[in-house]
This record gives sequence, C-alpha cells and structure tokens, in this order.
Amino acid sequence: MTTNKSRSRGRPRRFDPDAAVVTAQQLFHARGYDAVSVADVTDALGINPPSFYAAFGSKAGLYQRVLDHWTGTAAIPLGDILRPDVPVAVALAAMLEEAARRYASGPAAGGCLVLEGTRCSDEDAREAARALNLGAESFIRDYIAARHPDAANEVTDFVATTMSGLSAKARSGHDLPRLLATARLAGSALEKTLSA
Amino acid sequence: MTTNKSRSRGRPRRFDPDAAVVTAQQLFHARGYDAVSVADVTDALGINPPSFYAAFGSKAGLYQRVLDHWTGTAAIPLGDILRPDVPVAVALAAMLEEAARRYASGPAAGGCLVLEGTRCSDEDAREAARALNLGAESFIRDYIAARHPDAANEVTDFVATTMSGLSAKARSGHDLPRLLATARLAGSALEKTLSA
DNA sequence: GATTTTATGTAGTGCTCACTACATTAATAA
DNA sequence: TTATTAATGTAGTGAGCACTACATAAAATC
Repeated sequence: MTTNKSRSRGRPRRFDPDAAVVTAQQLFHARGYDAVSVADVTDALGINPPSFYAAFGSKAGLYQRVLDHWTGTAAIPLGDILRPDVPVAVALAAMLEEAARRYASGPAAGGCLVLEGTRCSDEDAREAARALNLGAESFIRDYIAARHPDAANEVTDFVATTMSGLSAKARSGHDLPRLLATARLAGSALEKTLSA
Repeated sequence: MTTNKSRSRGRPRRFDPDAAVVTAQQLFHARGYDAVSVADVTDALGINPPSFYAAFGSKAGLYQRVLDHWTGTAAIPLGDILRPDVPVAVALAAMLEEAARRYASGPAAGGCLVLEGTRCSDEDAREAARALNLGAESFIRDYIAARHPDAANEVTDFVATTMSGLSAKARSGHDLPRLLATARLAGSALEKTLSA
C-alpha cells in the first residue's frame, strides 16, 4: 500500500500540495515568476490544470504559498545574524556576505526569490514579495536604529540597495567569489560609516 | 504645407522614425521592455502595425534603435566623468552620484534603461542591452586598472553592483535624496579601498 | 495625366497565457 | 455492494501577444 504522507486534514488528496510548493519554489527561484507558466508547474508535478487550481486558486496564490514556505526555510535568518552583542557594522557585513552566498548561482542560478519577485509583472505576486521585502528592511532598520538612530535610514537603504544589486548580478552570471568580494567591499564601507 | 523634418534619405515617409524612437525610448524607460507592447507603441505614434514593421522590423529591432539613440543622448558620459586628472575614487564616486540623479524617479520613473533591459524576457533585446552594459563595465575597469590594477576587477564589480541596485531601488520608489545618500555611502567605500 | 512605386488601413494569423466547464474516475460512507 | 463525495482528465475559453497578407491610397516618376 502506498502511504500518502502529509495529508493536511482528513480529506485525502491524490497529490501533495506541500511537495508541489517545494517544486514550484525551485522553478520560481531558477527562472523568475514571469518566466514560469502554470503549464510548466503542472508538467513538473505531473498533474493537470484543474488539480492545480483546486489546490492553489491561481498562479499568484501558489506564489504566496511559496513565499510562506520560503520564509520558514530559505530566508536569511536575520534574527540570528543581526545580534545585539556584536558591532552593528560587523553584523551587517555578515548579512551581506550571507546574502552573497545564498544568491550565488549554484545549481539553480537565482539571486533572491523575494527581491526578484518584487520586479515581476503580476500585481498580486509583486505586492506579496514587496510586503515581505519591506518587512525585512524594517527589521534591519530597527536593528540599526537601536544603536545608530541617525544613520539608520541611509544605512538601511545602502544595504538594501547592495542586496538588490547582488541579486541582479547573481542572475547575470557573477559567481560566488565575485559576489563575496563585492559584499565585503560594501561591508567595509559600513565599518567606516558606523564607527562614529 | 506641412514640412517633413528629418527624412533620413531621399525616400519620403509619412511618419518620422526618429521621432518614433524618442517616443519608444520614453515608453521603454518608464515601463520596461516586457511591459510595453507593440500595440502600445503604435497607439502612441498613431500608426498601424504594418508601418511599424516596415520601419523597424520587430519589437527588438526598435529596441536596438532606442539603445543606439540612448548611447548618444541619455547615457552617463563616462568619458567626461572618469577623468585621468582626478583620483580614481573621486571620479567613481561622481559616477555613482550621477547615476543616482539619472535613475531617480522623475516624470518617467525609471532606473537605467540598459540595466533594466538586461533583465527582460526577449533574448535579442536582452543580449543587446547586456552587450552595451558589458562595454560600459569594460570602460570602467580599464579606467581603474590604469592606476589600481590589482583592485580593478573587484572595484568594477562593486560599482556595477551598486548601479544595478540603484536602478532597482529607483524603480521600486526610492526618490532622489535616498538614491543620492546611498550613492555617496558607496562612494565613501571606494575612497577607503583605493587609498593604498 | 498615366504608371510605377511606396506607405498605409483593414483585418486577421498562429501562438501562449491564465484559467475553467464538464464528464469520469477513484476513494469514502452507508 | 451501493450511494455519495471528491479529485481528476479531456478539452476548451477568451484575452493578449508579436507579427503579416492583402487591398487601397498616396507619392514620385515619366
């Protein structure tokens, strides 16, 4: 007998939506929201469109599920990296390096799923990604403001801009060493600015 | 009698392709290559699709014409900014500030036409933009290498990444003061790195 | 003014997209 | 086993896309 792992409730399903989210996350991350069609997803999952729409409602609905899953598994753990017991500049530099590592074009060549999502053409998906990104930036801003209130806004903009650039360059072919060197150079600017 | 300004040769035309390129440049810059349809262009010009295709061959063909016009009119004048008689870090900082000014969301809210073009879904248009961008990066790299050969690669990557980030943030709503502050912070990192 | 050339307007091509109506099959409940 | 419920497969919908065939109108040439 084939066991059906992870049924969300008593209601049985023929395919596993959670596994579908993982597959979809890989597709979206590798090729971007716009470039992945619903047909691509249904083909990858071996299902037909009605099953897809019964489970997710729409392409943007699937993307929302992917973002939810991503925050729990693949997002940079800001709470761990932005520690109160290290200098702010050191913590931010570590964050940029971690971003470089995660954006580097490995097997799935992708940049940041969220930052790239904020640039897609579908309004619902774009706003969902933007909301997530704004939340992360607020977290960073609050962290900086606790010890450097006057510099919080511009330093947040700087690291956010650097991360957007790193994601774009990862997508356009920069490999890990190049991204890391860029992240470190950006990090060195922080130590100078925040040493007041 | 209505005078037909700027006919490219003895052959008369009912509409002016040069003016069409200017209009198309505004559309592409404001909304991005993918988001502008051929119908948008023909509507804006008051012409019909056959006239469009007789003049430009394809949507990517029009984009190539737009890029050509852009290099002659709207591109950052790297040759003027990257002067041999000022410190490299100062010149690069000036370039980043000029980028911030040009990317700032004015009436056409747009970032960099070329950097944004490198991210579009049409292969021909994307490669045309990438070629232009790679040329600019080579120019910057050569400028740096003349006086700081060991740092040329990583400093070029850093300024290119910063410019990509500035363009992305311009598109997502950062106004001129925010972009300028970010550019200046990035510029300060260069003075430190290149002061050896 | 007649003829040839060139540009235009009308109308449509085939394609891909996100999304769906409906009949059918499979799993559950009685 | 039978009745009910739920998920699936087949096959399509309409909309938007880049692009074009073809007949017509306007210039240019003679």
